Amino acid sequence: MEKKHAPSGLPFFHSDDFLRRSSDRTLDDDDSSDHVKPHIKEMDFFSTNKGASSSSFDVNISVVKIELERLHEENRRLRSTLDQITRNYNELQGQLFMVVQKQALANSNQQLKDGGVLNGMSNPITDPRPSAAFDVNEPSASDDKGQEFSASSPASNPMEVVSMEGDRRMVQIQGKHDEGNDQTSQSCGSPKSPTADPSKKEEQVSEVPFRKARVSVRARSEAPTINDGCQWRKYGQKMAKGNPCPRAYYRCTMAVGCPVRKQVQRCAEDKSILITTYEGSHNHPLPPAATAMAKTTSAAAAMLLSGSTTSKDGVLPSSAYFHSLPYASTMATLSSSPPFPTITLDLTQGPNPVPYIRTPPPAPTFPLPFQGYPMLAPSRLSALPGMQMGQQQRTASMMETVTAAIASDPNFTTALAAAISTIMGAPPPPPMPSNNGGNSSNGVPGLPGSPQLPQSCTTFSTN
DNA sequence: CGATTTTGACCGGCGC
DNA sequence: GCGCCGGTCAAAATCG
Repeated sequence: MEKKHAPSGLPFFHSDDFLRRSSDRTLDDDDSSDHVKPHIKEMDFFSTNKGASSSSFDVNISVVKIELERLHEENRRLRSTLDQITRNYNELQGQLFMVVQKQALANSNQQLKDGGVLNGMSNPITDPRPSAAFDVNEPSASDDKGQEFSASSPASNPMEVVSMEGDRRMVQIQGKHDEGNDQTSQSCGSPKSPTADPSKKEEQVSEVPFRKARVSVRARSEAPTINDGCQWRKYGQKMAKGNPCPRAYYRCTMAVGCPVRKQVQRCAEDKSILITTYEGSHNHPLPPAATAMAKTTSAAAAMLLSGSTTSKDGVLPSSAYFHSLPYASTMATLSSSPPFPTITLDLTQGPNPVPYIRTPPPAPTFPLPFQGYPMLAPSRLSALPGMQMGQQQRTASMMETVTAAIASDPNFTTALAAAISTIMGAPPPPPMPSNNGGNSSNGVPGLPGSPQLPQSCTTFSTN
């Protein structure tokens, strides 16, 4: 089902294809270097220039100019092609994601029907296998929610219930608890919590398992946290080692027992950057505003997970790829570190900082421009494995970001347009080694858009 | 008065 | 076994 349909009418190119084409073209040029080889000529020009006559110099100049024009023209064409490809690709990725989710949902439902799943699930908790985090991949799916919901409410729009694959199981368990069924199993779930409060138990139980995939969002924001459409309650704050800024812990309060949590921390090196790390999947329907974010994180998580799966198959995991290109992937990075694989979406990158993205002083939180942004991640990441990611990815993600941002907040249109034009119109910003190492310690979700040092985000705290 | 935040204590995992 | 550290709990304080 993957890539089931390419947009008809529009030629669909896989990123790889595109790159290949580009490289092919380059090769061709090289091959035909005898005739036209811009770069070489330029070199010739200089060498010639050094010891030579003015006439040859003029000739070279005109030749170079022509070449330059030709290259510009070609560049324009390539850009438009890239643009088209990007759109097609993203569209396809989105479709793929939807299909995968549906499939997962179907699998989940099947399991539920079989009946053994839930029962078996109650125990997994008891036996918190570390490796479980990666099991997620198996049935595929991202649907904890799907399962859970399908059981109680058939159909709740899958899309509104976001789930991160890793949680699948836990969510189900939780669902049971919510229904009030089994507290017994719960007790076993939490080895240590003497707590008598059932609700607490639920949380505890779900806790461990839930932490599987994490989605971290880096964005510039002056607000204490980003407004992602959900309601959160702060349940703790701690000073994290290596970062003067405290890390805040929030839990979703839109539904009783919702396992979703997030950590927010400012970047030690750049306090204007907020790093928000989401964990778990919502066990309830989400409002439109929150849906975007949820989808994003869900998609990112799915991507992450699929990456793990892929690795199993022997394919180079995207995460590995990312690691190999520390600065190349400014928009999204993966970390499959042991405890919890984490994917980081860096919305701070860009050639230039995008001021408007910053939260207005008065407002404690700001609209999430990046809602839906994350959706990109999956597509981008999945596309990456095996190919170079660079401008294309950035471009793709940018495009999506823009779309999402516009949809969620018109005010960002301008800013996003600027950011896009910057990216599209200019070569990818040189990977600036950023300072902040991104230790995951900073966390603040921010607005997407602001440019920043790429790599910093690369760090995922994987745990 | 209920909801949320603050903040110190507690717990478990991990490295030495 | 011990200490460090991240994460969570829960009582008290604060807010609306």
